[in-house]
Amino acid sequence: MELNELERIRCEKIQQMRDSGFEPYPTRTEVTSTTADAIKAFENAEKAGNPETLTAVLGGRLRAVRLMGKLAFAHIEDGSGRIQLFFRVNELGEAEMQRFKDHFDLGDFIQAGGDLVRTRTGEVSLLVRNFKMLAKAITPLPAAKDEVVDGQVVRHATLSDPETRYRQRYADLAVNQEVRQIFRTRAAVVRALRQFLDSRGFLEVETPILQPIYGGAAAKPFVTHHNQLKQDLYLRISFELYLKRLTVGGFDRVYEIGRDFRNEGVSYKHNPEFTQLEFYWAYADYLKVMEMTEEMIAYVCDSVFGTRKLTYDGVELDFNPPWQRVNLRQSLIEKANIDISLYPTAEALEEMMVSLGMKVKPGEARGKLIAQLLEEFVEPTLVQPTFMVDYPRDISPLAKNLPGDPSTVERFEGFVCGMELCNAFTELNDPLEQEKRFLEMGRDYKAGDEEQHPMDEDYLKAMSYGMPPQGGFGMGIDRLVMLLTDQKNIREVLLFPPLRERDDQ
RNA sequence: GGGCGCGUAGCUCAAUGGCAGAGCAGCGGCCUUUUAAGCCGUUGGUUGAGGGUUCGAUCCCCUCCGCGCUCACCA
Repeated sequence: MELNELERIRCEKIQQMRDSGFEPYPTRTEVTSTTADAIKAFENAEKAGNPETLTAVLGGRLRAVRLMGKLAFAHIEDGSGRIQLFFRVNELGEAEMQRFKDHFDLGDFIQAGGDLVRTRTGEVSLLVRNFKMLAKAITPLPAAKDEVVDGQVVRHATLSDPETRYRQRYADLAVNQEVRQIFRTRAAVVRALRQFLDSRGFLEVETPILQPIYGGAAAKPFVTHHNQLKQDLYLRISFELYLKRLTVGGFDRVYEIGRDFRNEGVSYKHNPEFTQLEFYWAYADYLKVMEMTEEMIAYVCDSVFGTRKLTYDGVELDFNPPWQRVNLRQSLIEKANIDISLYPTAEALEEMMVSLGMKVKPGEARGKLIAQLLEEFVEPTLVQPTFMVDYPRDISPLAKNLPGDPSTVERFEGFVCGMELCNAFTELNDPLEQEKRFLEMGRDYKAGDEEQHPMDEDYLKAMSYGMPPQGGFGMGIDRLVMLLTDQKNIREVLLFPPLRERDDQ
C-alpha cells in the first residue's frame, strides 16, 4: 500500500498510540446503544423529568471535530445517525484532552462513554468521561462538510467524481448519506415486493444461474465453462423457462428475485448484470397480471414511501391504479399516424419507414420494425405509468395469441418516464405451437453459436406433460428503484457498478 | 464501436504558452458551549501516462489509459 503524506502521519500516530499503551484496533467494544437510541432515550427521560441520570457508551465514526482549547466538540456517526460528543477538561483532565487531540482523526471509529446532556445550543450530546479508539483510519475520508442554512443542508466539497465514487463505493457511502439512503430504499423495495408476493401465495424459488441452454429472452449470454463436466455453461438471461417448468410440477404461483446477465452494451438504463423479478401465476392471464402489477407497485409505494405520488426528474408520477392502457396499434396511429395493419408484411412496413427517412436494417422482421416505431414515436411519450398492450407475435415467441388474431399476442409492457419497466404475457402453453414458434425464430435443434438461441427440448418436454394456463411477469428491479429514488442512471442504484480495470502503474 | 467533453494537492475547484493557486483536510500555535466554529502561522504537486512543437507546455499537436454525456447495438 503506497502512502501519501496524510496517511504517513496517521501511521505515525498508530505507532505513538502503541508506544503509549493504547491499542488502535481493539478486539472488544463496550458500546451499549446506537446513537439514535441514546438520543431517543434521553428525550424520553426529559419528558419523564429525570434526564440527568442517563449514561451511555456509544460507538461510531468521527465525522467532525471542533477543538476549542479546554473543550472540544465532535460528531460521531453510526448506522442509526449522528450524535455530538462534548469533551471537556473538567471531566477528562489535561492528559486525556491531549490524548484525544494527539491520536484521533476524522474517519476513525471511536467509542465514548459518559452522560447524555443538552448543550447550550440545545443539541443532545454525550458529555464524554472516557473514550477509546475502536479502529484507526489511515486514509482520510474525502472531506465533506454539511452546513445547515435555513433548514437546508448545504454540502461543501463532497466526493462527487463519479469514477472515484463507483470505484471506491465504500468511501462514497461513508461520506454521502443520500447514497446510503438509496440502497436502504432499494432493500425496502425488494422487501415490499417479497411481502406482497408471499401474501398472495407465491412461492419464492431459486433456479439455476449456470445453464446449459439459455433462453426466455433475446440477449447474448455470458459463457463460462465447468471443468469437471467439460461443458460450456451460460449465465442465465432470464428465469422464465425454469419457472414455468415449476408450474408443470405443481407450483401454481412461483417467483424469483435474482440476477440476470446479458452480454450487451451498457447505458443509463442497461447493466450487464441486473436484478429481475419474475413471477408465474397459474390460472391467470395478462389482464389479471396487469391488475396485479398495479397493486404490487402501489403496495411498494405505500410501504416504502407512504405515498403513491413520487417525483422523477421534476415530474410527479402517480402510481395509483389503474395505469393508463394503450393499445399498441392504436398508440402508433395516435403518436405516429401510422396504422400498422395497413402494412401486413415486413417488406411493406420497411418500405414505408424508409420513405419516412428512418434508418432500417434491411430484411428485419415485421415485429422488430414495429418495436423500432414504438421506440421512436411512442415510448418516449409514456411518462405516467402506462401499459402498452398487445404485441406482434413474431417478437414474442413465448406468449399466447390473442384469441382470433394469430399475428398478435397477449402481452403488455409497463412504461414509466419513457423507460420499459416490466414485460408480461399470457404464457403459451401449447407444446406443439411452442415448438413451431421456436423453429420460426430460426432455432436449430443443435446448439449453434452464441448468437443463435438453441432449441430447448427439455422445456418442450416439460410443457408436453401439461402446463397450466398462466400469466407471467418480469420486471427490472434496478429500473424500479431508479424511478422510485429519482435516479437518472442505473449505476446510482448498483452498489458496485462495473468499471473498466485501470491499466496505470 | 462513432461523436463530443473531462482528467491539476487527500476532497472540491482556479490558473491558458511565462514562478501551479484557493477553500476544506493536514501540521504548529491561541481559544471552556461549538456545529462549514473562529483567529495566527505552515506543509503539501510526476498537472492521468508517454511522445512531439517551442527558448519555455497544465495550456498547442499526436498516441495511449480512465471517466462522463450521446449515438449505434440491445425478441
